[in-house]
Amino acid sequence: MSLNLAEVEKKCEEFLSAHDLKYTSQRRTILLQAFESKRHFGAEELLALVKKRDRTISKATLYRTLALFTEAKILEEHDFGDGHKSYEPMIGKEHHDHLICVKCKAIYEFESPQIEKIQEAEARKQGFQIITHSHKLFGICKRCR
Amino acid sequence: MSLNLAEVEKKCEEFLSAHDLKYTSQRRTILLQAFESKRHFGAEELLALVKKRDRTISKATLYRTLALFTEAKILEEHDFGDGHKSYEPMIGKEHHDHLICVKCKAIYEFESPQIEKIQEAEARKQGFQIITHSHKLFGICKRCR
DNA sequence: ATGACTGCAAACGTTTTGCAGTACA
DNA sequence: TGTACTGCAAAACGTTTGCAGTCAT
Repeated sequence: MSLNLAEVEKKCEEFLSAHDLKYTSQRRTILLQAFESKRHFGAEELLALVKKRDRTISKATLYRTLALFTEAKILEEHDFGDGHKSYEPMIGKEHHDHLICVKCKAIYEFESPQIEKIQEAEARKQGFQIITHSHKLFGICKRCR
Repeated sequence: MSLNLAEVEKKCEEFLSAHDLKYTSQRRTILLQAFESKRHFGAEELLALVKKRDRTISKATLYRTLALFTEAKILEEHDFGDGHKSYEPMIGKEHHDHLICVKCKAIYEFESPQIEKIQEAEARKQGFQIITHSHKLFGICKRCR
């Protein structure tokens, strides 16, 4: 993920100061590691990487920070059915949905304005106002077939 | 859920005997309670109801039975983001997706052959073979707006 | 008879929390 | 300076497992 990390930090600092929260060294370390990691990662996986940069960062802080960044929409939280939550850096990314390979666990992305339009109509049909949605396709990817 | 319980039992017995498994009194109690409960329920919630019929049924058996029935496609397992799995009786029901009200937690259903067709095309585009999918819309329902 | 099934209690893996001390704005 | 933040350890949560005994076929 080669994205302008300066911009990522700026976005994060903006959110924090707007909410009277602090940009601590732990939050910075976690933020940078998250945006340099692979696209999707779990908490323990990220913790291991973060600890290489700063071995004093605790599990508690990591989990608290993931929750905070999710609320800030810096990260997005997913459940790919692995028994733990997955996170995805979202700054500079558009909304998309996922294909999950049940064999190799690889995550692919797809995006369909057409589907979004239909699901919006389905919701409206029932007087339902969509806030978010989650659309996942589980199956076998190209490389595993 | 007023469905022919005799038919439900028959389906279940068929699956069990086809796999050399046994139709125990515990499995029967759980099956019947599942199909008489509300459409979507969690394990602990079902356990409480099941215990009213047979107080000796254990948590372990309940969880093992839910897993078994899910494999048999008697039940379907969902994650509505409540921190626990939800189950839905599927005998005599067609596939459908869900709308979840984030306020009152009510579950509504929708179904769109059109969406299924597009998602199939999106998957094919990436050489991906879909096995199952999960499509959930989170928002505010008619009654909560 | 025999293998599947059960209840019990303990273990599990992930995530959350209370607390006393630390550090950012 | 003061409140947000931290690490630690313990707890919490839903779920799973090992085991010794029981039951359906």
